[in-house]
Order: sequence, then structure tokens, then C-alpha cells
Amino acid sequence: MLQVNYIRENREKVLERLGARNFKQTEIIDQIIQLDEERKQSQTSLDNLSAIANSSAKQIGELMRTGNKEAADKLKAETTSNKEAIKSYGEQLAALEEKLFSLIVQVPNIPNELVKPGVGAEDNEEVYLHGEPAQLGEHALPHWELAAKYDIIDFELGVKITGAGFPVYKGKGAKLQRALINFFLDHATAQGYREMQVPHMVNEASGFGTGQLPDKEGQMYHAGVDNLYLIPTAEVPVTNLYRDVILKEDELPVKNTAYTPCFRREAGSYGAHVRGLNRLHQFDKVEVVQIVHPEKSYQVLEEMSSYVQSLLQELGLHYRVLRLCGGDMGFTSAMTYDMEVWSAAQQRWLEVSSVSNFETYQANRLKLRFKGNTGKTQLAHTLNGSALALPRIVASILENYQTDKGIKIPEALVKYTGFEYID
RNA sequence: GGAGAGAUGCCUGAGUGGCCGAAAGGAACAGUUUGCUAAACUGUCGUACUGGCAACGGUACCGAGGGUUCGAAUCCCUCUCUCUCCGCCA
Repeated sequence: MLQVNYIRENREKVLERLGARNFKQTEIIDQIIQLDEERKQSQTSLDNLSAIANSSAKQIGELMRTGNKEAADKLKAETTSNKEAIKSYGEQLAALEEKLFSLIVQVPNIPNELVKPGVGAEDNEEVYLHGEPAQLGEHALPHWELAAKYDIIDFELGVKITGAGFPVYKGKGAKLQRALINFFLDHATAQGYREMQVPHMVNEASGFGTGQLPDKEGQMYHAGVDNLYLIPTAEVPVTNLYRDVILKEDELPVKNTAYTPCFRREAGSYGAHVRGLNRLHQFDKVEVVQIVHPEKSYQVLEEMSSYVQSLLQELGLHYRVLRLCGGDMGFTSAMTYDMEVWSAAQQRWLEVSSVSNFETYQANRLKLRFKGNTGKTQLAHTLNGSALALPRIVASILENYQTDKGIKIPEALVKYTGFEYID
């Protein structure tokens, strides 16, 4: 959520940059500025009346103590009308604040200057390309056929026990999953991230803190009885660890990592491109999260991007890095890099990571601040990235590393799997 | 699921109607002292909105929301959460 003061002081820039997102309801911005002005006036009036009431109450107390009951009663009578005014201003103020809040949560984050205007995926910028497409033979298979051929992932079995999009990993398939999780966590730890294990369900306040609620309500599984949400990403619990926290400047940067399963309803996204591991309702992911000083956040974004790329390089995958255009970025992000690996058999790119700087957008919702060495308290910047999401990595490994002898496990992963081939 | 207790500042914890934005201790920070470590002493030490160049003010906040009262951390109601015991159970 943006800060009202920022909007007020940078109206033109806000409108211009939101334009890069194709954000159309620009009148909201002026309504916010207007409402905030009214809010201030209302607040001031209320404060002044409260000050009078407080001082009257003190005087009455004093009069009572000194036994001057008559004067006390007189003053009491005078406070009655003031009381009503206070109540009325209080209600007015609450209504204004509620309205203001309902508007401000509708405004997405302001894209960074580097983010190009655009409406969708076709406007994203490719900023880096690594490697070459794997050259596969005549009989190359897509990963879902390889999964069936080697009996390592069973989609039908998942359908039976749960439903579509909940695969069962079997034998070496299951071991490959576990190997990747350990590989990713070990690398994150080596980069200075602290490994955390967090709940896989979160409450409403957490959902709001990172921006999933109220916006993407329908994308999360919700356990109605207890009003808890299954996490769509570890970002939610891991970032919310710092909700309502004021850190010391020396404690920055905070670097945490966690492996969790992720649950997404993916409502309305069925079709040709959801086959196999391409899009699931439950998948595994290792996430990295940082809380940093505002002046460092873009440098850290680049570091996180490089880190994610180093993982892809170690796995020997052909990938590209996109800087998302305004229209394709998430609601809460100021700048996002997507990493996509090449799926040789499907002949398409698959998103495996998304690294974002949220600047103060989440921090403002979370009330995540730090106290500067100068003594001033201000909002921190939050960032996160997938490092990495498993299913499409698995898809890419299966397809790109298929040989006549079976699936060759990437060199760097062998010490984690304990085997060199899936056959 | 049954019974009970509780929610106060970074922490412990006092506070049952006005002198309480809140005692005291601890932690932290700054300084003095000091051969070093430690200790001692002094000071600072919540957040938000708002007025002011500033100094310094105003208002709100003692889990949340209502109510009583001239006045509420303190009394009343509702809700939420936490803890303890019993039961069940990985």
C-alpha cells in the first residue's frame, strides 16, 4: 500500500508511473488526495474539541477535590454539547478513514523508472540470455511422457486422491524433488540466508500484510472453519515474521530462506498450457526473502537475480531473464525479474523464478520499519524471489537431459540424488 | 471437546475511576569513571496523526470493538487471541 503523503507530494509522478502499468482508474488518486485533506481537517477539529474536553475534565476533578461542587456541576453541564460534537466528528473521521483505506488498497505499487510501459507478457524486456537450447534427437518426449515412461510422476494417482494439479512423485521422482530442495537450501544458506521452517497456513492479517488479501482472495485455498489460508508462496509467512516489527538499522539486511509447498487455486487458468508440471495446485518451492535499507534495495534486487541465475547455471539450463513490463508485474511489485528456462520438447519458455523489489509497499502494510542510526524510524524495503520453484525445473531437466540411456542428472545434483540416471 | 486463568511499553511487572502515556527493575543507547574485562554513576529510552523553521505543543493508543462517566489501563458488554489442567491423539 502506498503512503498517502507520498501520493500527495508526488501526484504527477505517481500518475505517470501508474500509467506504465496501464492502471486506468487515475481518478482514485485525486480522490485519495481530497479525502486525506478532509481527514486532516476532521482530525484537527476533533483534536481541538478533545483538548477542551480534557481540560474541562481536569478542572472538574480539581473543583470536586476542593469541595466546590456547585462550580463543578456548572462546568459539567457545559461539557454536554461538546461531547456530542466530539462524537459526531469521531464518526465522521472514522468514515473518512475507512473510505480512504478502501481506495488506497486499490492502488498498485509504483513501477520503478526502469520498468517499461506495457500491457502484458509480450511487452516484457529480455535483459539476459544464457546458453543454447538443448539439441534433442528425433524421439524427444515432453516431460509428462517421460514421467510416465520412467514411472516417476503419477498425475492420475493424484487425481484419484485429491484432484487435477496434485501430482504424486514416485521413486526417483520423489528423490529428485528432495534433492532439489536440499540443493537450493544449501546454496541459499551459503549465500547468508537463514533457513526457516514456517507454517503452511496463515491468518488473515498475514494475507493482508504481503498483499494477497483482499486482492487475490480467490487464488488461495481457504479453510473456512478456522479462517486460515493455505500459503500460495513462502513469501507470505516468511515476510510476515516481521509484521509490526521495528528493526535496528544494524540488523539489516535480514536474509531468510524457506522451503514450503505452495498452494494455488489457479482459478480460471485451464487450457493447453497447463499440462504435466506446467501449472499445478500444489508445488514445492524454496524462497529467499530480504528486508533491506531503502537505499540498498535495487542493488540487492540485482544480487538476488544473480543468485537465482547461478542456480540455473549450475543445473546447466538454458534460460533467459526478463524485466517485466508495467502491465505484467504483480500488484505489489515495483520491479520484477522473471527467470524462464527453456523447455526443449515443448519448445517454450517456462517461468521458474520471479524476483521482486516491493520497496515500501509491503512494509507499509506490515508496519515493518527500522530505526535509523540517526534515530528516525522509517519503512524498510522488502524483496523476495523463488530460488527456485521445482516443477518447471523438473520439467526442464527431464526434457533437456533425456538420453537413450535415460534422464541424466545434472552433475551438480548427483551428490544430492545419489544416482546419475533416471532409467 | 470440558474447566479455569490471563492479555499493560523491547522484556519482566506494578497499577481497580482524576495527580497514569503509564511505577519499578532489566535490556539497549550515550556519557563519566576506569590499566583491561567487569562494575558503579549520570542521562536517554514507545508508536501514529497533527501544528510549528525550530524550540516546543495538541490528540489518540494499556488485545479489538462498543457502553457507563465531566473524566476509564482501571467499571460494564461483545469479540479475538494466549496460557494452564483434564480428555483425545501424531
